[in-house]
Amino acid sequence: MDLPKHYDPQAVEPRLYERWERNGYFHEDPDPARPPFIICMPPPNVTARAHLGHGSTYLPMDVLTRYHRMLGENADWLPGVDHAAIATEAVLVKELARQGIAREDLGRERFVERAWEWSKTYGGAIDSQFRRLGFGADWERSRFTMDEGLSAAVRRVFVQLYRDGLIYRGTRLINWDPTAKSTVSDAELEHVERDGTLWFVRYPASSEDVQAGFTSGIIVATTRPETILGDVAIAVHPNDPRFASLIGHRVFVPPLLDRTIPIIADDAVDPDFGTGAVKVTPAHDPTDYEIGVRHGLEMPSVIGLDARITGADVSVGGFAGMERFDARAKIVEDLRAKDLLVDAQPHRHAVATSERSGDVVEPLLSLQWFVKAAPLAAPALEAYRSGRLRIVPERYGRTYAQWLENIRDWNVSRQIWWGHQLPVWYTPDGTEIVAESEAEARAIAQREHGTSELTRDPDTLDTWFSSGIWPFSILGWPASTPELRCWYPSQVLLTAGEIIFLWVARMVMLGIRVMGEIPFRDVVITPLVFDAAGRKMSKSLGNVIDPIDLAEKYGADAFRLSILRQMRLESQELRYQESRCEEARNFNNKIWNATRYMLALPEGLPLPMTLPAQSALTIPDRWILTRLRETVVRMSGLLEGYDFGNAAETIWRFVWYEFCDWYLEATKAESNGATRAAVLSYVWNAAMRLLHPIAPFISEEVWLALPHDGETIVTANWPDPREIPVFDEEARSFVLVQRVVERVRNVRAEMGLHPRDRVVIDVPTNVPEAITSLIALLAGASVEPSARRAGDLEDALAAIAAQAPRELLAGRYRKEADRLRSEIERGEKKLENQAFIAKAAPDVVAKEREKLAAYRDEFARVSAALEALKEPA
RNA sequence: GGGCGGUUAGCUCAGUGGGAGAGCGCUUCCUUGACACGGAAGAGGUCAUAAGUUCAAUCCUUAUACCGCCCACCA
Repeated sequence: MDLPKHYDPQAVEPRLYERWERNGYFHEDPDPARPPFIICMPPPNVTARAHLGHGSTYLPMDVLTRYHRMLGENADWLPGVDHAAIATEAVLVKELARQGIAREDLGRERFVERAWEWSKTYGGAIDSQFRRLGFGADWERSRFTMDEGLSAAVRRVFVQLYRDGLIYRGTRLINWDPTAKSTVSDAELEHVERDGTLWFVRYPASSEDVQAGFTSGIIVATTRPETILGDVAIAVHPNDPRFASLIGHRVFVPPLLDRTIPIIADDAVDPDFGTGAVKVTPAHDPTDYEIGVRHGLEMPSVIGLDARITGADVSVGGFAGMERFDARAKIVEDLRAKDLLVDAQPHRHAVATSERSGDVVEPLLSLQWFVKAAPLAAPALEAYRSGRLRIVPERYGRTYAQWLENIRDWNVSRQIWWGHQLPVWYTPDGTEIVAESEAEARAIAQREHGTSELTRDPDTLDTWFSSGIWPFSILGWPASTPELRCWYPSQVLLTAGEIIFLWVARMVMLGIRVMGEIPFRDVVITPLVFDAAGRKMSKSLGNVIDPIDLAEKYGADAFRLSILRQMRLESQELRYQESRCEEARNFNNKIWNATRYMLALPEGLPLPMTLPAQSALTIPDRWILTRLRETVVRMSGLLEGYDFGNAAETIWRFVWYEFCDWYLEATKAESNGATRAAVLSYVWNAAMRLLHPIAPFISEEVWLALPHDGETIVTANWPDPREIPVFDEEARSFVLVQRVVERVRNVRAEMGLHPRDRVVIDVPTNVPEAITSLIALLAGASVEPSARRAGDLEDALAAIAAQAPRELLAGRYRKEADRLRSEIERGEKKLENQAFIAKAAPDVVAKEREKLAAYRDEFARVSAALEALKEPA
């Protein structure tokens, strides 16, 4: 066997992945005979590239799927891609702009054609990146949210919800993104803290009120003076004594002063903010809109879809046509000129911006389509409260619940072209007809309205509408496919916390509504990835790390280990350090070299299925087998509990610090020759299977290089702990041996001895030969039976009479004795404390006594050793 | 403004009501029959601060400070 000294992931990983995929190891068909384990991959945007965040959310999906596949379950990871309406359209519009073409010049049909072309050419690039990272998704089943089947499912759900009265069209205040030229839903807003100004504006009293004695007018504070043009009232709190007498009076709207508005009372006003009086602009502010509805006020729009001032509903003087922020400046200027600006204070406040474009969102009135949220939210909330839907970590459940409790209707129509066009048609008189196809719409129009002249609604659906039905649409719904019957609902959804509302809650709502059942049992929220300094990764900061680069540099396995080992169940962030990749690469190299060593053993490795007769097993054999079994049990528990960090850490420690550092070294003794090959083969094979979900490539490469049964580790069985023998007593002995060996090494290091210098250890006579020789091997020492003492290993620990200078050893023993003395004092003080004896749990007291006894024992041994040093050699 | 999380070794983070841990980094030694992408030994911490509960607090409670996340219609 002539393996290179360094493991080379670049030579291994692409080759293995190609083989896995070619042989269909990731592909599954529904099999009702086995328990299903299905994960629906959150479809990445068609525009997306792999980033570190995929490490923390997608990697665990791969780990779980691989683990459950090895358990023999009907496991499948269902991938796909999202058409990402606004994001994709933005990319295309930008590209067209570079060629000097506007979207409208191209026309809808050609634009959509281009979008398809684009998504086929550049889209889905992330799939090959995912493959490079070793993601074992069932690519044959990959779906696209715009493909034919999914589009049909979208239309079916829309029509169904409409007919059930859960989708309606209406004029409501919506969020308008002037850059994207489309509405965005509440969940897609980002409130950004910005420094602004709070302007105090005087609204002069109306002429008749001046005659009536009310002359001062009223002062209000605003951050958005441009909306003054659309004011229809001034609101004050009903219980505010300052304004009680003013209610019902009228004031002029500045700066034009060409109309008057009433002063009204409304509970929504906070008397402590600003002047306690607020201007009401129902067409451009959510709170004002509600006040407007309550008081039956007019709702004139003054800002149009182009983000410019419009005078369509109300006179706006010379401001008509001005851009909104220019208008703001001009109005402030005018107010000042007319002496209506009382004050201007710096003011930090949250501004609603569009998550996608970053532009300041303009609330405005518009005729749009909405999903009625309350009836859908109630069962989704109930599913969580009853415990049928479990959210991990638990605290995110409260976030989920809170959102559903305060949910508002969901605006689903978008004014862009790339996406699912609404299945809505209008007759010439404007009657809406909702149907799954144009033919169906025509039939309805003909039958019910006697017309065949229809115009289709140009709007498209919010991207999250199609992703909201993802868990069943990809299984073939509405057809009753075997996939749908076996694989819905799925077992677990893993996702980032930022889309609990956008995606998770909506899948639950739509899943319950359409399928009658929640789409998944567990929701696992994974941490966000930041740089080592805790900053978000961003291009402008220049701290973005590309996982593909890491995979090229260190290997995909190393990247996976670097992320997984850092994951903590309760943590909401993961501070990533590239040095973790280096560590992991070293770990892989360690595995590689341990394998090289085993394969070079003269006796050769047997197949791993059977162990030697128990009587033949050495103490190290028994220890490593015991540890293997404990590791299997622990790994399984951690993976079931979604604790990926500790799972990765567990196998890491087992492989490196137990198997390589101790067991492998222990097998270098001649006396182990009889059993070691069999035990090595057995344990290493199992260790590779435990490692496989986490580091699939190296585990496969090693597994294939070792004697093995089967064609791939991908479908090999997860080790069964019941088949692994346990030897608790010998395992404990080995731990003692480790302690003795460490003690000897320590003394040796302090003496500055060269490894080739042997030291003599004086071991009590009744320690078995098997153990003394083991100590001799691992400590690089000669072991001599003590003529003076009988005793056990514990005694040996305290009596390492090495060839050390007496002063050095004596110093060491004194230090040890000091430590023990303080421990003994602490214990004695505790046990003398009557309150402790009386009130502490009995087992705690007992344990404390045991500890004290042990310390006294050890103290005696150390003292004896110290005494012995004084005797002549 | 409301809710939530964090504060433990230089860095990134585990952890537990009763003896402070890991990895990296650092210091020293070592090419010993796989591995220097390695092995061995070691230094390094008033567990953010204050009060409280308890026989006992790094751990539980409360408050404070700082960092972060989410939500939100104080214009």
